[in-house]
Amino acid sequence: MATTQRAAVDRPPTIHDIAALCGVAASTVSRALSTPDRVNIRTRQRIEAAAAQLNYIPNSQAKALSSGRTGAVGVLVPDITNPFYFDLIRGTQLQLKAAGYTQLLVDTEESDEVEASTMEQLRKSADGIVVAASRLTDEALLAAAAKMPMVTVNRDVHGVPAVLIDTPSATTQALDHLISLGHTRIAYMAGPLTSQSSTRRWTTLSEAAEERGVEVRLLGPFAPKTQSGAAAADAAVHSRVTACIAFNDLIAIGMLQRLRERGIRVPEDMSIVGCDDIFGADFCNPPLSTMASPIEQAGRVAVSMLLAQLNPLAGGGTRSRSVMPTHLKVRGSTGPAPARQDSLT
Amino acid sequence: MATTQRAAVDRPPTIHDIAALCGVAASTVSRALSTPDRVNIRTRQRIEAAAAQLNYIPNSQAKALSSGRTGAVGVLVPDITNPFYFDLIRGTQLQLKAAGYTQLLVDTEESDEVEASTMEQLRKSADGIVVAASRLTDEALLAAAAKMPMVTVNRDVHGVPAVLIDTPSATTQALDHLISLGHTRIAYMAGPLTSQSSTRRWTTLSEAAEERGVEVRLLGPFAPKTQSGAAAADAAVHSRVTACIAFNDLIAIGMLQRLRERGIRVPEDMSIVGCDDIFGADFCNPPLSTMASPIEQAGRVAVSMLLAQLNPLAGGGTRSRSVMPTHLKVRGSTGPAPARQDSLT
DNA sequence: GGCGAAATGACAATCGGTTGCCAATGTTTG
DNA sequence: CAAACATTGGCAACCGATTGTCATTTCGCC
Repeated sequence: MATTQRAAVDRPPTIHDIAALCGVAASTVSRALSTPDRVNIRTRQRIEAAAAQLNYIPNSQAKALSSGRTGAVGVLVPDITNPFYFDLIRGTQLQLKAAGYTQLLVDTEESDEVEASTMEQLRKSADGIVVAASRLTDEALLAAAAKMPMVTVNRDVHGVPAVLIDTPSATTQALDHLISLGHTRIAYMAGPLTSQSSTRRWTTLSEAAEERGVEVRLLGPFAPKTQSGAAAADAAVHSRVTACIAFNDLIAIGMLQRLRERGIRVPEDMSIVGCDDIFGADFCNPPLSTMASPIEQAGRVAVSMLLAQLNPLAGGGTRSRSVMPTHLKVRGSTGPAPARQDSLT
Repeated sequence: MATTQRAAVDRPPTIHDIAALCGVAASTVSRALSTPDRVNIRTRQRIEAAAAQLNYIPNSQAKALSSGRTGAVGVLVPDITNPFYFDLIRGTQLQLKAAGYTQLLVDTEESDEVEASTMEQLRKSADGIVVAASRLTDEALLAAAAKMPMVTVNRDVHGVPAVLIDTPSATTQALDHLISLGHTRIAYMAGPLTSQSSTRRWTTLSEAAEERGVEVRLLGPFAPKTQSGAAAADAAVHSRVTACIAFNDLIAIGMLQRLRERGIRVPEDMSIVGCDDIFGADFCNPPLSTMASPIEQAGRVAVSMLLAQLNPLAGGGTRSRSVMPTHLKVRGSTGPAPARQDSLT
């Protein structure tokens, strides 16, 4: 069996090996494999058989170089260790694999410079990119989108296709939830200033608060890490609010830890609402009330939108904006407001 | 400013553009950029200036095709959503970026087939691979390692360079910890059968238990997910042990949740020890006693070993095996054994 | 001043495919 | 039966870099 091998040493087989084996030109092999219709079916079958026999695997570099298409899609996230992105990444990976694409995952380290240089780098090694929670300015993003197909996640820039997670509406749900529990002094623990999600959420929240006649303070900004939760918790305590809506679960979980250290009970003394329903939100102490979304699905949708851009075949107009629903998930970190002990300062 | 641009349309600049701009041959440009010593310093500076002016970025595909080196390294993990791999991935990414390499991250979905086909795929698009917790057989791994530079993480196959995490020694620490708390009936909640880590850990554990004259039962196997924790918890309760050492934190955390549901107190009624000290281990309820290791460092070391293999320049002999230390981190999920209520069945 | 060695730059082949173009073949139709 | 057409296969250029070879230049040295 094994000795049936041609003299083809150990080097991976190329289309030339197949061509030699079948007695046709290399270009015919190429066509047989990529444009099957343009080749006699018998020849094609011979070629396919030979390819299978040699265990042929096309060289993606060469393919990319000559055709211009790389068959790869870049996925940029600000921080791989942020659990929020796990499901997103998994979603993109699954959808890409299903379409025969390769995923190039890059952690941009929450840096706009790394993000920009990565995009430049990817310009020739990927057919398109999915950019989650970009730290770039609108202008920079728009310029980058002009150079290569792009879909953003959680970032709304006119002219750039995007998958948006509808946290604003869930934020309102969270606010109503807290109000119904008797809270009137509430804080929003903001995320990074460069995060559009955080800004949008705050806008929605302050408007909704005004309509409802309750006070919502803006505290922060805080880095989206559990470590920042300590500062956030202290700020919340200091500003004497009875409930907090955090930019994300990492901050919220960090707050839970800090409040526990300080002997402040959750939810008896302070209610906390997170956002994203990340891994850990269900088993922290107490379990975190949070705003949940179909993140993995967001990843899939982002990829679908990108691929539609890349292969604008049959389908009608390309959707340029997709909004994922979000809903409040009530767990143990929210409860009735404590009895009023002091007046507003 | 912007109009100073040459007629070079919008297409990314190539070495030919630089060559034309400088009035030299393309090959000279190539040499100037990759073998600076072999080119007149004045010419070189002119070329570098031109490259900077044109904002030249080498085409990695073309580079790979002609030189055979891709400048990329594949990193294969069984499950991206397993927090254990976060720090590992971050470690590899940092070290690779520092060395000017690109990371190709692939989730092999805990499947040996996906793993094998990914390796084949990567054979031409990466210079080497780091394989974490491989699901392949020793033979398959060895064969794959013969075809391309490889470093494994948490998998010891003779002839394949590896970074090993010394959980066995920490397992013994965990056992002593539990014994000192009065536990005599202990269970090991095993991971996947194909996981060598799990097997090694069990071997160490059962030997140590024998030496110490305590009983340690093998329960499982359980999938390394929190969802499996429920089954694991029930199995533990059924077998009437007072303490469990879980294959990893995911299972351990799942057990905590299930035990809480069933009204079994941790650590009063049952002690739980996890492994890996993943994100979440410090804020679950109760905080998990677990075995911690410098995972990010493991990632860096793996990459260093791989790069040493790729560029066997100055350095002496290539290290082929590196063991990362592990220690027990005692938190709230372990405590004194409950008073004996029944005899061994 | 002239010789040889070292330094340098240009040319061309090469990596492994894709693709435009043309020729050869086969088929249908007038 | 021939002409027009459709189908198929092969040649060769090309993608953007690397690299071996060789001619030329430069420089040092006797």
